[in-house]
Amino acid sequence: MQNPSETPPGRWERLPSWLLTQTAGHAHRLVADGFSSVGARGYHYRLLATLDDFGPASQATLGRRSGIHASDMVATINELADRELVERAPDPADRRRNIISLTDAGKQQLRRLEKRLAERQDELLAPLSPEERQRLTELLSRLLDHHNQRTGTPEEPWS
Amino acid sequence: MQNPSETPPGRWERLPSWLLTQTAGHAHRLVADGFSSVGARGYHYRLLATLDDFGPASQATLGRRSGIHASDMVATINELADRELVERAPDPADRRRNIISLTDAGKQQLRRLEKRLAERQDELLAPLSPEERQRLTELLSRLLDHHNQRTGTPEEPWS
DNA sequence: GCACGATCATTGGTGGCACCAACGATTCGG
DNA sequence: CCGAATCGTTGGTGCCACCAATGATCGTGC
Repeated sequence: MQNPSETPPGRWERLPSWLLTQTAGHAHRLVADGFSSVGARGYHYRLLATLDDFGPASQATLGRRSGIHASDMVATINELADRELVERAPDPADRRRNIISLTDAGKQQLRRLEKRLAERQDELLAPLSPEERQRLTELLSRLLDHHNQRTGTPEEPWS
Repeated sequence: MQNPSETPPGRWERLPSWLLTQTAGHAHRLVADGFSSVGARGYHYRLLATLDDFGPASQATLGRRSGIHASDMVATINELADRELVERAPDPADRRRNIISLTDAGKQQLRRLEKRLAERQDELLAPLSPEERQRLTELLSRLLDHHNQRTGTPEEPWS
């Protein structure tokens, strides 16, 4: 947010939504810096982690599992495939699909990202005691679950 | 985040940074929807509120007070001035400056935005008890203060 | 009194994330 | 077998937060 050398508390400064978006901004900056130190960004991590968790899959499936939109998935895979962290192969059983899989270099990269990520969690929560960290994550989880339920994220209700 | 009908907890799903950015996403969506229902967005509210709090000022000053970057300030003021919510007049005492001031229509709009904003805070915190809301905002404030201190926001240290 | 450095408004970019609409190709279901 | 659904892809949108550069104007130090 730049350099507000003249910041007596704007009237919005203590609103929950502001506190949330601002701390999230710091969190995002911390994590993104960690990722970018190895030439990656959030989508890359999410895709690599999803592949590692569930194994090779089509782009559409990966999109559903990782929460990355199909149209963003294309670019993400392109970027990872260019660096050979991921492999894109046609599915012989369904010619509409590509099967994406993790390469060894991709697994290595994932481990690097995981390490950076963990470090940054600690930086993020630095001013809080272990009990406070616990309470914060619990409260945030409750909020998130509530709003995820309300807003889509149907978790296969109709299947 | 679209419609992840196939979302068994990604390994990152309980990380503090994830909880934070996701809940912030919901918070932002809620507030932005409220704002857009009267044709505004976050920058508009912040600018109007800053003008209301401190009175007319130059664009540079407004930028410092509201945390909006100078280059974004131009567009924001253009948009508000087009709708006559704000007035841009040359400063006779310094021809580099424009003096921006709130019109009556602008004040009205601000009141509308404030109302929407308050409603959305409540929606955002719906699943939490009053005490829990209190604890959450306290924890977030601590986090935010810590990181604001670390990252710029010098609050006029050298003057 | 004047040159130099700072400040101001403005333009035109960048990046990350999350979306949407539309398309051709392919597959599936009735 | 035909229409509906799915898949990958392209090329947009919006919001927020930045950066660099430019021409005008101001203020200060000498």
